[in-house]
Amino acid sequence: MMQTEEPDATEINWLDSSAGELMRELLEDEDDDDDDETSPTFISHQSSIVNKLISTVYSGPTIRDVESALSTTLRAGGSSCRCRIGTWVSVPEKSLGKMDSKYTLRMKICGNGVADDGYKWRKYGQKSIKNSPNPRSYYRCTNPRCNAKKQVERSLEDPETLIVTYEGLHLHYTSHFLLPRPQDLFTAACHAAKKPKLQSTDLHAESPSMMLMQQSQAEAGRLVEGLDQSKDTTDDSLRHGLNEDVMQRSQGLLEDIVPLLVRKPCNSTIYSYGNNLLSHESPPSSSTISWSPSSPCHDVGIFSSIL
DNA sequence: CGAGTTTGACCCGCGC
DNA sequence: GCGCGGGTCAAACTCG
Repeated sequence: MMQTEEPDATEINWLDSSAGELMRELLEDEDDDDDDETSPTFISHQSSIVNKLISTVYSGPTIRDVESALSTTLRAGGSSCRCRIGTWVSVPEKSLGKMDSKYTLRMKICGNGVADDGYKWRKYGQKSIKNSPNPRSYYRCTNPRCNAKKQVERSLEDPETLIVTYEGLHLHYTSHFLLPRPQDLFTAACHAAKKPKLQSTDLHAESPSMMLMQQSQAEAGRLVEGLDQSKDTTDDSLRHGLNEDVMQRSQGLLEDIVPLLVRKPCNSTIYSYGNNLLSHESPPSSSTISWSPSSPCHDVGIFSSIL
């Protein structure tokens, strides 16, 4: 079961130590009597600091992170990098050059044999592949406005390993990972600021994304609390900026590039914080994503820039 | 009855 | 041009 206690130091040790410095800078601004606290410059500066703070709270990947990782990988000739959540994304070599949205994952099948990546797929074809005893299945996202597709076939070497090739971008959120509205998230953040202990069980944190969102909510709450304490009349635009930023970073910019499975391989979640591995509930039947050295794919550690 | 799956047919690109 | 293989279509079927 999830702990209902507020995350202790070991649980949030992934937070960049620069957060403290940023917070000090923020508070020093409050103490600086020379500043006009209503001036746009002051508000802009504080917003910038808050945004930086949130960046340290949720240090998850952004599009730039992915682009950086990809370019780094290309320059390094495909050297492998460790992802933050302990997963690998393999991109076919030919895809890297074109930078299209096609990429391949290898994953162990779940206990029920279905690798749920959070999206809803409709099977539109199956084809037996030459020199392969295993047929390849073709899936299309059920969302009519979404052109995302995927191909699933069993690995030749390991029948329990699925080779999933994703193509196209999802133009929507995952079906079972519905994010709260921005105002709800901000309400939650304010709520968290008033509650000394995070009620994790209310949010059913089962995925890294949800955990990040919770952490972001909790940290946003602390930020709001800190702002409220240091400044009675916190600027609405600052709150709004905080709200938007928390929302954006919580849902993650990889939503349309890396499927949820990459971030939430079924029930198995392995976090890699430096040399420490924090593993959540991992039932024997859970699926994992792995990388095969024999795969003719480049290995892209999409989160490598954060480590 | 609607949504999803199955499966044979068809289309198209590529190599010879 | 032809054959092969991969990808897609669509009618029939299944299931809840």
